[in-house]
Amino acid sequence: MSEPFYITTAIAYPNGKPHIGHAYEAIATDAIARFQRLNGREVCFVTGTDEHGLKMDQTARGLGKATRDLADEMSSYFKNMCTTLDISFDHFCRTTADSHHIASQAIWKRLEANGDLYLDRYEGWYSVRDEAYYDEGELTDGEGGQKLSPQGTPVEWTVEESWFFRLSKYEQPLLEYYAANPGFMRPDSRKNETIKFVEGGLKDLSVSRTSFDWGVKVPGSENHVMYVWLDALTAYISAIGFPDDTEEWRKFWPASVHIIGKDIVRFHTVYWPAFLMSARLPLPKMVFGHGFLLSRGEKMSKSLGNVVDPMELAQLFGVDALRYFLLREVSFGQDGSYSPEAIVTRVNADLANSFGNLAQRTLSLIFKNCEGYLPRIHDHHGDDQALLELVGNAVSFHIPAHFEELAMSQALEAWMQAVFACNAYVDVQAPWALKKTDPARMETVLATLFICIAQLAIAVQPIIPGSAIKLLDQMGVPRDVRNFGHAGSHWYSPLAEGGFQIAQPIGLFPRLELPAEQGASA
RNA sequence: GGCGAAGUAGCUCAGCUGGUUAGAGCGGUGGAAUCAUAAUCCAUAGGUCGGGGGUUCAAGUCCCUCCUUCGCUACCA
Repeated sequence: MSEPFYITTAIAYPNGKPHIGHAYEAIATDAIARFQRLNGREVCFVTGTDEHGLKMDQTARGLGKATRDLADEMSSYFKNMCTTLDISFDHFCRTTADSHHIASQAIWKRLEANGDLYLDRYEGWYSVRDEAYYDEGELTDGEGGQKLSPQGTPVEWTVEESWFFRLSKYEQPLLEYYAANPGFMRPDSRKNETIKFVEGGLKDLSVSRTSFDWGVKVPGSENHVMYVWLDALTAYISAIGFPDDTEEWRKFWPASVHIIGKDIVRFHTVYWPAFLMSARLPLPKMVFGHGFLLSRGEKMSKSLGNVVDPMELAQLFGVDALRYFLLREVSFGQDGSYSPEAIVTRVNADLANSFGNLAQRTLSLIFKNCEGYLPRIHDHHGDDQALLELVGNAVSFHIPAHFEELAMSQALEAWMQAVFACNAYVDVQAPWALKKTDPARMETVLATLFICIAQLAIAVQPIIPGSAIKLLDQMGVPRDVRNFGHAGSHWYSPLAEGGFQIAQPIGLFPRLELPAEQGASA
């Protein structure tokens, strides 16, 4: 019986085209989803776009477009990015979908039925230009006694009618939930921040707006639209059928993990659980806040001009190279640094030189010396056993254990250790020399390597699915053993005895070169 | 200001609940090999583990303090 596994990325706000951070999150989440599938779990993977809110409306207006058209266009960029990057989502949700509006209104009614919504006035110093409220203390005095926001824009005392959510009521329940579920928030640093924040006291939350209408209408108050976060978070349940009692809903909620950026941890660890408690729905099992990608150690920003287009990187270096780099180089949960040099160095060292070359040299030897037929295993040498054991342990024990902990970089480190062991084995055994001195021994060595390489390819599928599958195809490894449960089973002999023959091997991990012109124009 | 994270070899980083000569990858250096994507393998490079103090038989690993960087939060009436 496989336990269902429901994983989501954050639902991206498509106010601009996707940047490397969106790609990173999607890739990391995809790797986890793929791992769980290969580990025998029934997986549901949801990603999508959160398209409501004032900013979308304003952006559209600025471009002279209908908001809906802009949302369609921007959302498509995100979906295309996922397709390009081999993101294996099951649902790409859009908050503008009718079904999502229905779900949002349904959860609203649940909050209301629970007595957690009330109509009040939201008042404060409001900057029309910033579209934001400020505290008295944040303001400065401008000319003629005009109050100014921290951004230097004029503010006015504004009163707006708003629905409020009794967040304060959930202060204790949340703290109790955190205490009872230590694994709910990860990494720990984010957990501490959240707990401190809640302990500091929660104020009721304004959950509707009347100043614009690009959103989900509040049931019974048609001049209000729902607060974007209430609407956006609901996407995690509307995507799998809520409020209908669908099979998917029953199977997959509560989510196993929400993968999000560290900047939106609070929305997922405070507001979202509170909404769910109020709605009498189970809470997600884990919220993981990953770090940011820095460009050469610096924050990416439009003004610095160092914003990276993930599609360009994928085009330049290859999808799998990009995926491998991000998951190997960045410790999941921490910030990471990116640069073209780092990608080239890492990918060449690990994928091209170590693993790619290992596969290529082994398959070439089999192709040339065995006419492409898989060599027989004659007798087991101690060295063979040792290598098989080492690789076997990595593939069926260490690597999955790290994946399970969402420690992709460590999973890959363990993977590389096994790759190194294979290369060392090749050099010691020197099958090219055995060809004349002891052909039977050569066959055993090549067979041993073939088995190990196949297992390594199986284990790395979550990270670099495209090339791993191509390699496994070249090697004729049966589909039903391409997972963590069966990688170590005895599939080799049947494959060899079945007369499988490899073709001239094709290199799958080309060496990368640094693009010649980098940042030439200022 | 409060809370928290980080500061380890040239570079990027591992080092769990304290315990033999502080680890890996990349780079550098010296060998070996030539099957393979000029890829691989072996050996090596002598870092006061940010500074100082303390606890302990023993601290990178605990406590205090200071410095630097970063995050969250508060305040600047």
